[in-house]
Amino acid sequence: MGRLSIVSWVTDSTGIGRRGTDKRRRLTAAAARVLHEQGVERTTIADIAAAAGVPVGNVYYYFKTKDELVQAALTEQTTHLSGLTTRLDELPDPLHRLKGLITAWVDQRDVAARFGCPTGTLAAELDKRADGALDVEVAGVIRQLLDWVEEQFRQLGQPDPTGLAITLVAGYQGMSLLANALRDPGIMTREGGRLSRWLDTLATTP
Amino acid sequence: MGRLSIVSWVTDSTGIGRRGTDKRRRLTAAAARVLHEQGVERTTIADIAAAAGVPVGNVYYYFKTKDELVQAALTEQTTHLSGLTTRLDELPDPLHRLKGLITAWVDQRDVAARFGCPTGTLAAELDKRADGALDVEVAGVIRQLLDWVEEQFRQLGQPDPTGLAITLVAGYQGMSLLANALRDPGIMTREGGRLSRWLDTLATTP
DNA sequence: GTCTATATACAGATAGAC
DNA sequence: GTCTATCTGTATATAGAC
Repeated sequence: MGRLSIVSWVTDSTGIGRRGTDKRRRLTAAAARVLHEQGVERTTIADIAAAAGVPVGNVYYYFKTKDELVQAALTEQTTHLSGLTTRLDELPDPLHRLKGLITAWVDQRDVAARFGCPTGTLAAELDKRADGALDVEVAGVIRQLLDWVEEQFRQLGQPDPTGLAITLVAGYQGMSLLANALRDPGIMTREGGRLSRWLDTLATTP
Repeated sequence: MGRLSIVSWVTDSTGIGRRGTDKRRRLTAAAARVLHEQGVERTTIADIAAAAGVPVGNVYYYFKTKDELVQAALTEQTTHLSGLTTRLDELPDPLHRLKGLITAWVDQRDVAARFGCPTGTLAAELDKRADGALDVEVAGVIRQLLDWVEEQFRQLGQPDPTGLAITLVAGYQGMSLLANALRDPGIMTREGGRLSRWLDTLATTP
């Protein structure tokens, strides 16, 4: 992505160093939350502006298009995920780290039952668009999760870490979708427990 | 659902017996396909009309609102699922029936990789709407699948058929979502194989 | 940097001629 | 039953005053 000048990248691209960064942050946080709750198509700029406490007409100063707000929400998800895995990385062994991930998922059961997985629902919606404008970005967030999980399985000495990572993440996406569709947080709890026991059988069967 | 008169139900409610039923059927089939491919929000009445080869202005004669077209697509999914399970029910034992279901899922891998599971993506999208107008209906389709799967596990003499059904269907939804987000049909094949082997371990561990 | 007014566009739905 | 014209609403985005 065109790095003609390091200076221009540092000062412009991320918005760091600009005045009014506070509103930009509030808009980003609001976008992440509202887009998760209402979906991309049903969310208007006005919705996000209201949630951020920013006047409607002022939004376009920070984000030129609606897609830039969606992009910002995706970046927010990456940041959030990085924070989680960084904390988990402090745990001594890979098995505990993976179980910690599952615990984090189950802790969000009420949100998942109401709105689904933030990344999963966003991916499903964006993949319906004719212009695959943000497809790479959503896939990137999912890959970020898959890569981290895969690394844990690798450290556990498992033969097929890639496949196991997909199984675990698919299990999460599936239980989130069912919990959401049936409005039942208990599905998250029960399936989370099942995934955790599945990890145990893997670890004790070398 | 109000059965004040059996006669009125037979003649009105389903549209059977009306003239012009051919166009109605074409519109229903087109709605199911286009809504799956583009999602509800991005699909216009004109899109469905064009796909059905029906003049745009004529649609409202058959469906008073857009939601009625979505409803029709959901009914189409129920019908399709009933057809599948009816065929599977002819297989001798429950284990083969469940494996047949998985085979049917994997056979659809290319569609799943491009557009996701028809029911799952529709459920995720409808659950974002403020008015939960069609929530019960989508949940109904998923429950129809869960109930059939649960019955197979019950016939296998499994201790927790409800939980196992949720695990299997969640596995399907999860692998469909990942296959879609990463545009990789191979995920359907590999995860389908894993689910099939999982069924084997259940059956041989009484 | 902030905000109002508005241009532009398109979708859902209806009225009514045929 | 079929189709055209149109009403109505709403959303993105921009121009430009402050």
